[in-house]
Amino acid sequence: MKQLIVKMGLAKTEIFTEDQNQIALFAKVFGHPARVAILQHLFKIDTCVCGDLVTEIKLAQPTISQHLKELKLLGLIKGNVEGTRVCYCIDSENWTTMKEVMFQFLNQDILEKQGCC
Amino acid sequence: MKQLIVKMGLAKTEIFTEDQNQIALFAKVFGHPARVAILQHLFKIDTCVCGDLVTEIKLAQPTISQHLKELKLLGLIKGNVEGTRVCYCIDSENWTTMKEVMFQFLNQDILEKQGCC
DNA sequence: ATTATTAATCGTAATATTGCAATGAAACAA
DNA sequence: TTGTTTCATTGCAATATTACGATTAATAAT
Repeated sequence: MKQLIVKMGLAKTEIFTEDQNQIALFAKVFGHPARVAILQHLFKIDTCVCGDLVTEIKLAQPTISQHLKELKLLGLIKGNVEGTRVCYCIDSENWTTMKEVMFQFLNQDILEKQGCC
Repeated sequence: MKQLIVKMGLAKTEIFTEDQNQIALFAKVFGHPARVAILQHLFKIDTCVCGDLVTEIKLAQPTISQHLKELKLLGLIKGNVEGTRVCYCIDSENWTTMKEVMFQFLNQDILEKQGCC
């Protein structure tokens, strides 16, 4: 009667390649419409966003703050303290790096299939 | 004493645009390394994959089956029954559509910022 | 008919994510 | 100092995700 310790509800990252985990990490952060909306707003606005996000997106301030934290953790955005305000903007260098990783994944060529499909 | 019914642990998709929800849906499915690995394998192999996936990826058969289901639900892969086996392959048409949506999001131009960042 | 193979489904447990009220911290304004 | 603004953090509840054992369903092989 073996005692098996199995982690569940948790991605087994150790059985995948660095590349696969990297892609999944980036994709995961885009996997919520609020974070997509935040990033789109940061791109749209000509300057850094200082607090507009809570009025722009109809979510409570702690919720927005949490999403910003995740984007910052991945390095996709930067935050600058300006008095009582914090200004956020895209980290262009890291965004480009992320883009290269995602493009390589999404742009895989579809070979001619033989048979079933 | 107001009775507030608040949904939690659930994305409030209704406050976002179709586009934002669409991007998030696609990204979400790539947000797990197993699904990334499955897709990469489907691209790599010259023909349809019939059951190799469980030996290729070190996860239990029901787990792989579940991931395949999600990929199929989004239309990114197709499954053909072949006797006792099921052959999977990329749905190239839908993959291209997805790519266009994701590219438009990822390829946003970074404007020159004034000031803080 | 019986058995083997393959993959889907069900049930369940562990963990993660989402969201917000309440609170805290830091800078500014009076 | 005392308030005000702005954002982060904490704590918690609801829901989602991940994983797998057990089972089922369908076909193939004997």
